This record gives sequence, structure tokens and C-alpha cells, in this order.
Amino acid sequence: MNKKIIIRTLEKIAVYMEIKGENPFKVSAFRKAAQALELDQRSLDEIENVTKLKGIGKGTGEVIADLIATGKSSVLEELQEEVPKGLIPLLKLPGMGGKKIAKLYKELGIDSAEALKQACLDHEIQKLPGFGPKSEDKILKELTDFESKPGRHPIWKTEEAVKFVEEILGAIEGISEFSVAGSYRRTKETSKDLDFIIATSDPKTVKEKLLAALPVQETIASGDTKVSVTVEFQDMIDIDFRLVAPEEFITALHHFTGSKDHNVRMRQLAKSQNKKISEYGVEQPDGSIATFTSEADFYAHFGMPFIPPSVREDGREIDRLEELPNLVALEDITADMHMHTTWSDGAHSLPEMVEAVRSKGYSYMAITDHSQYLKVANGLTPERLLQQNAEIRELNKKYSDFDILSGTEMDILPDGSLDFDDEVLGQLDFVIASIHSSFQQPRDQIMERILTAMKNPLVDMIAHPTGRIVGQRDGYDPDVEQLLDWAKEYGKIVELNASPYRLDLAVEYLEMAQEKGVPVAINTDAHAAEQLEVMAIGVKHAQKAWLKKDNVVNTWPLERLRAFIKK
DNA sequence: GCCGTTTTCGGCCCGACTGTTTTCAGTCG
Repeated sequence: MNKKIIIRTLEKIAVYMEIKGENPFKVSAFRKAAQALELDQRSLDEIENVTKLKGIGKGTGEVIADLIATGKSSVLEELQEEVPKGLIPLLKLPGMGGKKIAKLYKELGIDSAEALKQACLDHEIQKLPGFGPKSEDKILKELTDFESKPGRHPIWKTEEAVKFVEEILGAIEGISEFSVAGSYRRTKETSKDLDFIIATSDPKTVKEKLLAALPVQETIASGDTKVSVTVEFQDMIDIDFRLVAPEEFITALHHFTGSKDHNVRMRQLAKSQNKKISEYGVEQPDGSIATFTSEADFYAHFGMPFIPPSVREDGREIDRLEELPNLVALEDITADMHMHTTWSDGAHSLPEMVEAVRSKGYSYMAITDHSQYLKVANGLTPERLLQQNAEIRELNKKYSDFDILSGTEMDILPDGSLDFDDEVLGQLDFVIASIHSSFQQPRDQIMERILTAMKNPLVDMIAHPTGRIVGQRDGYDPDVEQLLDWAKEYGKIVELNASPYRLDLAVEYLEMAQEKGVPVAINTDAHAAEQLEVMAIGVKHAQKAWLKKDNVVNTWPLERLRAFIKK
């Protein structure tokens, strides 16, 4: 029995129970059991007794035993007989929960999206107690929108929307402080919507000005402290604004940064100290409300170190506080080892890029323009590469406190060969190998290509190892575990490409790399000087995988890197 | 359904907004 199947089954049971109108705590018990299983790193065989896990007891334990023994769950099968299948997707409609769906089924016999739509058109819905004309209109609208609305937005899209909103907020008088919150602040690679916290003592005026300044397509909710709108900025995107008093800003920011699981853990912790956390402050045992001037103070109030937003995810971060000081941070970064200049497809010249990197306070860098195969990117022939190499060596003489590594981002060709021969590669300081073509090849062939690069002792790093674009394409689907095993065997670095388009490797693979002891380089792959800034995003993405400073090669001094790549 | 070094029963994170009511249930994050 596959662990994933058990997790899905428990979640499915929760969904059916929700529609059946079961006790909400019972429903959440099944969700918690699924989560307990998911968060446990061990495989099913390695877990001796599942009921020993916190959150799994007699009832959920029996479901799991049933699944292992028979491959099926009698609990789920019974639920499926009682609850029509067509009701399940209705839970995804905004504003629809188990209770409303159950009522529609019981009172009107509605058992599918089609039946629901017809009932709206026949004006049957508004006759039900608890429903009215507005509910009917809303359901009909949500049913129509359901197909067309985009799901989650990739970070490279939300990034621009965030900047746009920040500009608007910065120009509104009466706002003392504001910040983006939510999954974007936690550097999740995709977000369902955007959240902003606004501190003001005049919420009414600020709200009016804000709504006037935004390209609002639809107002979802508009209360005294909370405004939810759909805004048309490139795509349609939902944005929540919370307006709070200035002294409440930090607790509100923490609350709406989440994650939900992180907040639950924090509230439980507060409760054990006879305190109560809400977005407005921390209620003390004597009833007074404490507020804070920084999130660090907020955590310190509970005797905890500051927990960066990037690691506030499944709640387990609260159990890993002693690891926080070793997490890689932006201040630890000493180098950027993947970037392009006007020699290939970059926007800035070699000296311009060098100056830009130096001004970031790093101590070394690598210039890695594309290789000849990539004609669309003006890839360098061996002649041009060696000419650039000479120029870099000359430029290096200018700096006593800074080193420029002469490198290349060399293509691994579709036929599995490398774009430069060893004689050329041997003259370089840092060699990156990348796949930019023939993504559709079968996995075996892709892996063969990667293996060629791995086996070449002159190759130092594999860049953007899966070729994915966040929210847009999956890449060339390598067997990442195998890739990492090879990297370990052949002493290669794997890249965390910090571009928000890529964030490649993804978090789960970075965790795997660290576990296997494969060093990671966080690189910007900058094609222009301003793109060097994405290092900050890359570092936060690395934090999500709990990468330690020592595992990240571009926190190392140059000598240690040289020793590792044997150059 | 799960949990317990104040508990084997009585809680389970907490508050806002909407649409329906005429004081509140349902949903959401």
C-alpha cells in the first residue's frame, strides 16, 4: 500500500463527511490524521504503529489498517454510497461549504453542478430558508466563473502585482505602515491571492482612496477592516487588504503572513502560557493586550527566536528553532556564479556586470555566457570564449580584493555530447552544464545526457537541473534522485536557480540534496545587472528547504570552492 | 475523531464579512 493513497483516502473521507454534515471536529480529525502521515518522513513500512503518531487514533488507525489489509476503506465506501459524487466539486465554489451543499441536496435533490445551475435558473434556490436572491445570483456567477478563473499565480507574476500595489499604497496619505503578507511574503512559488496589511488611524478614508486607485474588477467583501477585491492587473487577481490601527500592525502582519498551520501552533503555544493571540495583539492572563514593534519582539514575547516568514509553513518549524541560526541567509552570500553579459544574450557588458556584482559586496563571481549551440542566445564559439577568457584575466588584475572566475554555461546537446571539448573547458575556472533543448526526449535519454556531463571531471555544476518554469512548464522530467546521487558520486554542485521564473531545484529536491550531502549554489542567472537582486528570492526559497549555510557553496570563501572543484 | 504532568470528558485557533436574519449561521483565511 502506498502512503500517498492512504493520505488521499483520509482526505477524501473528510470531504465526504463535511458534506454529510458531520461534526466539524471529526472532519478535521481525519484531515489531521492525513497530515500527520504526510509530515512523517518515514515510509509506511518504517512506521511500526501508526496510532503512535500524534493525530492518529483508534478510528483513523482502523481506516489505515483497512487500507493496508484490503486496499480499500469500508468507511469511505459507505460514505460514497450515501453522498452523491456530483456534490464533491461543489465544495470548490467560493462561499459554498458542506452545510449549504447538504441543504441543497436534502431540500431540492441537487446532486451535481448542472442540477445546481438549473435550480438557480428556475429560482428554486431563493425559496430555501437561509438562502435568498443574492445567494442565488452568487452561485450562478461562481458556476460560470469556475472554468475561466485562473488557479494559483506564479511568483514572477505576483511579484509585479505586488510592486504595483505597493506603489499605490505608498502614495496614499494616512497610511503609517504597510506590508505584503500571505504566501507571497513566505516566498511560496505560487499564490492564490495577495494579502496586504495597512496600518492607519483613519481606515475609512484610506479604504476609499485605495479602492479609487486600484483597477477593481469586482468587490468581494468590503467591511470596516477588511477589503477583498478582484483586480485586473495582467490577469485577474484577488487581493485582500486588512486595515488595522498602527499598534496592531505587527500582530496583524504575523497573523496574515501565516501559514495557517504556523498560526495554529503559535496559538496553541500562547494558550499553554494562558495568553491568547489574535491579529490585534496578545491577550495576557490579566486581560491586558500586548502589542509589538517588530515580529522579533512578538516571537521574543513567547521566548522564541525570530522565525523568518519563509519557513513558517507546516508548523514543524516550531520544533526546529535550534536550526535557525545555521540557515542560509542573504548576508552569508559571498558570490554569484551564473550570469550573462553582452557577449551572449545579456543586457550589460562584462565590466558592467563585474562592477554590479562587486557593489553587492560579494568577494567573487563567475561569468558564464552561453555556448555556441545556443544560437538564439548568441552563444560563444570556442574562439570567442577564449577571447573572453583573456579579457577576464586582464580585468581581474584591476582588483586585489575580488576575483572573477572565467566560465561558461555550456549546453548539453540533444545527442548527449557536450558543446565544448576538454581542451577548451580545461582553460576555464568554472564550467556549468545545462540542458536548453529537446525537453521532450524520453527520461532515459535525458538522464544519459546528464550523466555525460556528470562524468566529465571538467564540469563543476549542473544549472537549473529540471528546466521547469514555475506555473508554466514542468521541464524535461529528470529522475532527480538519480541526478543527485550522481552529483554526490562525481562531486558536482547542483544549482538553485534564483530566478523567480525557475526556482529550480524545487524545495523538495533541495531537501533531498542536503540530505544526500550534495552542495547547492544559489545563482541569479542574471541577464542584466538589476537581475542580480533575485538572489534574495533564491535565498528565501533555499530557506524553505532548510538549507544550511554550509551546504551552500556561494557562502564559502573562494579557496574552499576551488578545493571542492579541484581547480 | 483525538487528546490529556491542571483533564478519560470537554474542549478542539480566532475573528471578519455576507446574507440572511431581527440575533446569527456559514464560510473563509
